[in-house]
Amino acid sequence: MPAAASPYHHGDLRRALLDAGLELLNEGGPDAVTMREVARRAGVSHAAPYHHFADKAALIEALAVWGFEKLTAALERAAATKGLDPIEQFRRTGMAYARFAINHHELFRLMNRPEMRQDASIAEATRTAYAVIERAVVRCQEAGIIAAGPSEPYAVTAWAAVHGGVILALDGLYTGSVMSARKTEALVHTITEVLGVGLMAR
Amino acid sequence: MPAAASPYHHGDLRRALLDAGLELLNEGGPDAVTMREVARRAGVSHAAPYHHFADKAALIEALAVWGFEKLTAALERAAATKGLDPIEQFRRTGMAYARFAINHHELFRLMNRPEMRQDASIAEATRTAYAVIERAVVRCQEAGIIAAGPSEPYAVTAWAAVHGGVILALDGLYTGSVMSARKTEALVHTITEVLGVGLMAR
DNA sequence: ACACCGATCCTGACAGTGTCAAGTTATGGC
DNA sequence: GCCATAACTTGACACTGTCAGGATCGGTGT
Repeated sequence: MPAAASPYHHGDLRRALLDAGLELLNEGGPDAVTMREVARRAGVSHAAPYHHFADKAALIEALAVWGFEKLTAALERAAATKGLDPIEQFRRTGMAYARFAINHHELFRLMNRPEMRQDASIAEATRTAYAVIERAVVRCQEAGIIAAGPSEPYAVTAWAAVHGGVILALDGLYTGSVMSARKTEALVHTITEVLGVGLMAR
Repeated sequence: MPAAASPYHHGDLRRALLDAGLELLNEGGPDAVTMREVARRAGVSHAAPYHHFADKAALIEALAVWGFEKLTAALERAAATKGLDPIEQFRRTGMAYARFAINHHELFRLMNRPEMRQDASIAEATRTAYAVIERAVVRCQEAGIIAAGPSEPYAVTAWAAVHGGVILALDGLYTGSVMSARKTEALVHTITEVLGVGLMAR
């Protein structure tokens, strides 16, 4: 068994480093997650992390991958709620997206960094997340609620609006300071409402 | 007169530092703009910048302020084009927003950082920018193109959609890698079209 | 004309960072 | 039980932001 008390071989350093990284991220933003502090919190020497992550970037990428997995799971859970008309299901998916961003604010911002696009698994996870949105649009089209034709324009617009709304709120662009979780949720709710009404075929 | 050849007193160091900062930002992203390198490019010692900026953060804030001024100017220019139906004017404003983000990619990202919200002039500039959008919505409402009532929900949704679209494209979330200027513009064009049709009162 | 004062700039230093190279120690497979 | 190898440590280097203490210049008052 992996003994946790061993002073030399940690047992599961990789996990411990990621945990510490996430902790630091939530405490003090991305600049606070530093290779040496992460090591310190895990109780190892300052160079130990390099046996598990090639880079500081690699550590951060691993955090982002983890985040995308959680996001995708949350989206799929929301999109799968049965017994609702498609447009409501669509809106719930959007709200799940927003809620994830709210509850994992710093991580969400990290995931969206352009330098994260390198990693293949991240790109894959992003595509998966988008696919969930697009599927929700297609369902609406099949039900005749949204105009037929290519689903992409509607899906991107919806994604952009929700994503943008969350960012405007959480980065403080809208009100001048970081918006509270409740207000952010209300804002995105409004956005999905306007979108829902606006996109419906007349 | 301010002699530019003086080896000691620079003449307009502040401007030179900002120029260097912008250069570095465009060359290598935000991490590349470093206090010492900025000083190096301006041809002064590594501590000289501290006579013009209290902080590294202050330097970056100054860059963001400059960016917001340019943004607001561009938006107002677009919103003021006469002889167009209000909805077209509305879309042009959105496109101007997108074009600014495309042409000043790194700066745009900098401006949106949450830590920028501290600065009062930045908050002011953000409000001004949003006001331009809202005014465009009101004009559409007055023309009976968008349903009457509070303009805010429509304005935020539009802002969010355009802002989000630009970010999805420029940060590479949509296609897996940073999107080209032309494609980004096309994407936002699509978004404004969907929005334009969607928001029109039936 | 001249002294002087404040703004501007420089040098040197400190703590902290990412990262590599070279040793040390424990663990799993034979 | 041995030993290759993975996990970890120590020490170093170059770089960063930032401060303290001097050096130098430009304009102001007399």
